[in-house]
Amino acid sequence: MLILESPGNFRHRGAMSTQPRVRFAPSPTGQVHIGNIRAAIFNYLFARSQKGSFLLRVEDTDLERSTPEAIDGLMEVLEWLCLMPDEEPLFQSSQRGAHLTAAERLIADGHAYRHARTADEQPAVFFRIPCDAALYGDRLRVTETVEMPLFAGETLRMDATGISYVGVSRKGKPDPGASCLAGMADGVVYGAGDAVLFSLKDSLAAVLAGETVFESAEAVRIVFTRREIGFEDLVKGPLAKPLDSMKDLVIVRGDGSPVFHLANVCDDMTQGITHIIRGDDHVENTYRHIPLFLALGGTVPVYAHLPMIVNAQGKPYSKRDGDAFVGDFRAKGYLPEALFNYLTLLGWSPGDDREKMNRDELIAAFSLERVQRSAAQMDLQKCANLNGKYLQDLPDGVLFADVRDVLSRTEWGAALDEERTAAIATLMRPRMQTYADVLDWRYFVDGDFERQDTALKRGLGKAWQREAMAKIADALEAGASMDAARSAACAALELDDGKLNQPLRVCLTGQAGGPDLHEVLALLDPATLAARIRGTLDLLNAE
RNA sequence: GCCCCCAUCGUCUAGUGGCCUAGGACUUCGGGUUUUCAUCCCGGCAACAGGGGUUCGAGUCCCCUUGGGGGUGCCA
Repeated sequence: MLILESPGNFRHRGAMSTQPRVRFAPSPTGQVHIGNIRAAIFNYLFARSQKGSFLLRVEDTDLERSTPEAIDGLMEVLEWLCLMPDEEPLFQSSQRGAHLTAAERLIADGHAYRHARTADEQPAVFFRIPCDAALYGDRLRVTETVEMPLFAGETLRMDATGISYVGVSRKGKPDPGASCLAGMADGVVYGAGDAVLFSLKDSLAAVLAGETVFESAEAVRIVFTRREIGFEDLVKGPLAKPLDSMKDLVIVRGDGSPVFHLANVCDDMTQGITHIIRGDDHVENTYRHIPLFLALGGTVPVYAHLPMIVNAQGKPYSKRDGDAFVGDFRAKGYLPEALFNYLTLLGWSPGDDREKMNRDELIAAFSLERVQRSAAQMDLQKCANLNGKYLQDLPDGVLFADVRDVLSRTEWGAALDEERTAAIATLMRPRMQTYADVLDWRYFVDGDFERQDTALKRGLGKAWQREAMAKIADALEAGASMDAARSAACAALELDDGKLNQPLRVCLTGQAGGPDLHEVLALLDPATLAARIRGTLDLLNAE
């Protein structure tokens, strides 16, 4: 009888081998950007939806710009949005030794070489895009035979570092170009009269070894088989790029410091990353990183490139753009779950009409296949609107505490007691979008609130409106109730009930809108009403 | 210049050849309830970039043009 492993064990092993590992890899230079954090969110959502791990790597190798403050800011933001990584973060700066070892190994394996482009430069380490098709497997595809005309009299050079040439542009002008050796590995150079000047195919080994250098100004054309490197992007579908449009790249600088490409790939290998989900400004890098993974003996991860988030002008966010830092949203009174939700909706949708979705719903609905291919623009109004919906659903206790917190930072609201805060917040909640709205609530506290020009114009622009307000103030001062005072004024001026509500609102709140006036009145100190009306009228008279 | 990518209302999006006289959301406008204001409810305006194909049939597939973005760094 066949004895199977215990089902538990078996399942566990299966899960281990397919468990995705993703990472968020920001460089901590300055504040965390909305675009960056969106990448983190999508990584997180993917990890959770696939029962995988969400890791953090701090790419802090730019010691000039990477500051401890920036790292703190990063962690704060991740915590605020509940995006904490599942394992200890890896600091890239700690991996320098590993990076350099990897570079040495690449050199030893013939995948990299030391080279100085000019005499006064320190030699750097260049990664050689591999020529050997076998290394790429099905990632390399032959597309066509290219016959490239060369500009007469210009020099063509082939050496261990690649090929430089001057082609002919569509307009017949000289068009300088360069390619890695892999791009034209079977190239044949022809001179005048179809004479073969050089065959790279036949001499490739010698050229790679640096034993042969071909240089000529007599070359007329070069013929080679175009090969392109491709991969299946989970968002964008099949993507490919011709090797002859690529050049060998520096992986260790002349000063001995590892370059992003090397560090990034090495770290992905040491962290065991299976899926790389990042902004689509990285697609070009992918064509170079794949050969690097291959040359390093690593497993090439699966890629998914997210579209960019652009600013109100439709341009990619730059460091200069305001409105783009995650910390600002926190300061402006956004709820983390609302911002999180809104950001998932930028470049992604669940496929149905749902918009307000909690984290579990988002995890359940998320898939990279549904990510948009084109850039998305942030709509602050829609974001605020969604935040408002989250505010409506907040338990009273949480809302009140948050409101008190905002109030505590104002000079006028710090002393407001709990009961009154709760009453005001309850009244105001349905119209709230962000906690920044609380800053407009001063009229509940004292008379030093801001009077909006448009409101003054609308509510008190006419003479009869001001006249009526003066009458109400008179009556109030004579001891009448607000109801009585207003009724009397309406009667005296032969106005319909309610005609005076708007002017009154403006006098008492400085705003044209707000909750039901009676409810506002109920929260105001009756003793100060007349004074507020007088104050507003005086303000108008003074102008 | 060369290489790569992208393209539905102002914005975020649904749409994977017939269910599309293109749906939802935000914004905006109008209406209803309302002694005012707002929440709310109802309704309107508003898009397949342009041109060619393929097909009985195209927003959906192909090509070109235009526009936008990215890359082409000893930046990340």
